[in-house]
Amino acid sequence: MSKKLIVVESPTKARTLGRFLPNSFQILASYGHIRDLPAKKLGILVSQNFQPQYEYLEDKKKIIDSLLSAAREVEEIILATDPDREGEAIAFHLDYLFHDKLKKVPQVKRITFHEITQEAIKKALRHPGRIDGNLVQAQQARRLLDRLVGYKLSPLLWYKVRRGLSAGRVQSVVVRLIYEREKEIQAFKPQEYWQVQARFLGEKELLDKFELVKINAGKVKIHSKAELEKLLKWLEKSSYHIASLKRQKITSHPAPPLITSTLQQLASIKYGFNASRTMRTAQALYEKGLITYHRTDSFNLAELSLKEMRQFIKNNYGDEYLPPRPNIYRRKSKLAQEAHEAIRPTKVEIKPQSSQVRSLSRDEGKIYELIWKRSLASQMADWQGERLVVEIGGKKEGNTALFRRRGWRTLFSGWRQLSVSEKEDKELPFFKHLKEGESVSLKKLIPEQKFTLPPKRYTDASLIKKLEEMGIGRPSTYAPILSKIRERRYVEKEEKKFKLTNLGKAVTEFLLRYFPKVMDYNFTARMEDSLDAIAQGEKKWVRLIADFWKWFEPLLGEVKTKAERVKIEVEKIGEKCPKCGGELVIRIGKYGKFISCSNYPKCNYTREYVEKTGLKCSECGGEVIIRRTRKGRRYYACSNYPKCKWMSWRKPR
DNA sequence: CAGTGAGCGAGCTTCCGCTTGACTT
Repeated sequence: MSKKLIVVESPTKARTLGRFLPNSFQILASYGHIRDLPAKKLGILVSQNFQPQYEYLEDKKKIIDSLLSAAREVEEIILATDPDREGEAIAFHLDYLFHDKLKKVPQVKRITFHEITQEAIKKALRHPGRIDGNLVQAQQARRLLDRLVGYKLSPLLWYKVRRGLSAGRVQSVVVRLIYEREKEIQAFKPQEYWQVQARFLGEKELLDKFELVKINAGKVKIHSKAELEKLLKWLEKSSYHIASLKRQKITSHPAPPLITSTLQQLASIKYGFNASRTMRTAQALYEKGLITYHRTDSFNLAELSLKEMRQFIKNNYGDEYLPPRPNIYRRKSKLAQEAHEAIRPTKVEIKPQSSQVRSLSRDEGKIYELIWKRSLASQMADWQGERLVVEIGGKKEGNTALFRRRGWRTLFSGWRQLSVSEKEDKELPFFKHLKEGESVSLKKLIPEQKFTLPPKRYTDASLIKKLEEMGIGRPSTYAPILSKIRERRYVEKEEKKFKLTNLGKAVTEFLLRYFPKVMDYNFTARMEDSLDAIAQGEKKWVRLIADFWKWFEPLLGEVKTKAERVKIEVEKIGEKCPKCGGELVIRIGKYGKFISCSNYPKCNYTREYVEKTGLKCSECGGEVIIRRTRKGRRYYACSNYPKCKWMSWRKPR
């Protein structure tokens, strides 16, 4: 009997495949890429048509060995990596490996499938194909472009700003977003305005919380207390009636099932989880076989799973909760590579309240519940309700005013039965007895002073949302990118929000000034268009790289010779230097903030920057201070370090 | 659970995207 070897990326995918295939198939995982550009050097022979110098990855040695020894025992190798750009490239390098290292190479075939079911796999095995060279070239173009940008710009930063810094197609643009937001916040000037609410009494009902929306048929603009008082004078004396009463039937569709980006957003908003914590938790659920793959940008649900969900909905909620056909969701962007399904429970019968889920960790239970609810809700019937808009008009000596309140109520709960919306929304009053034209009496006017608010700093949720909209980064990189920009000290987190540091400001302004094309928000989008053309066979990968290099390389040289060294702004702490009497300032180093003299390098006084907590160390009675890890995470330690080694992640009591 | 703090000073730092284990404070 001839044995066959199948190679996929992940061990979990291998295990799943194993369930559908006879023992004559051996299934192994490559654990992602096995061959890549070298880490320690550029690895691109620019003068030889940008020829890449790939190497086997050091940390994949053991896996490569096991792939090779398995390959020696079989007559056929089947590459079943994901059906997307990166998956195709992994297949290509696996093929290369076997031809490179084996004396006798078995036949190598390539298969792809979009869902792991017996049928899909059998079908794929019946129709094996070849590695798509164009798709591999598109991946190579992406890889080399990123390498050139990253490994050429970073050293320039070492030279012009500080050693150890980095720049890249993705990370630099992410920092730019935070930079631009910071600028908007700096430029913002709050405007005073007043809102007026009113309470009326109708014939049968108290009509509360009506908001003033129009004055003399125009927008409400009250910018001072004086204006307000003038207005209140006649509002108080006006006569009021129900000006309009509109009832309307409305429906709402369920949201699509979760994908990496939306899971990260939802967990951040609902539970305050950062992207890494969410992914770590999802990974655990995935390995326990409870959910499908968690790094995906596809809304697809496997056909079999749709059937199970529909049965479950019918059995547990009733026929009226089941739409006539399954709900289908499509991505707006064409960037999605659709290699996987949406994130869903593998078995819909395992409810969040089940004992199996309750035995999980707290985090796992929470993430599972989000995934379970959103998947199932996505396949339920529309919510149906009724909307009411009530307007109350007032009149006094030629002046008119209009107050408004909206209400809604549920007629049929539909998918909202399982709603995991970001905010709990409550039904609003429906004022059943009102009639149009009915006169009402004013009980009270409640003015409130307000100020316009500056734009909000990004959170994990809002930043990931933005990146996805812009098509920057991939499901597997959202979380690592957010960690990286903190690790580099370009940004810091304050109350779960991203705040730009002076270092981030200096680097971003440098890059914006000299490399605006790379910092352009459309740089990635344009690259993706070119990659599509390469994948379609309409463009050669060398063309893309050469076109880029043509303007990038001379610019690099010019900036290196002409640009001045960048000065990083510092923050004064209002204290004099004990050595030279100069101003003491806060600077940002590799390990975070430290205090130094503004006369550096003439005066080299430095001191640690510590945040005090006012607490005493339980071991030696010293002071407890807040330090930060390399990655910017806070932890508590004793100020007597290294004499006292006490430290803790959590705030001591 | 997250992936830490110093000492010399010479050599090193860096990208994005695909995948999981390292092994203790």
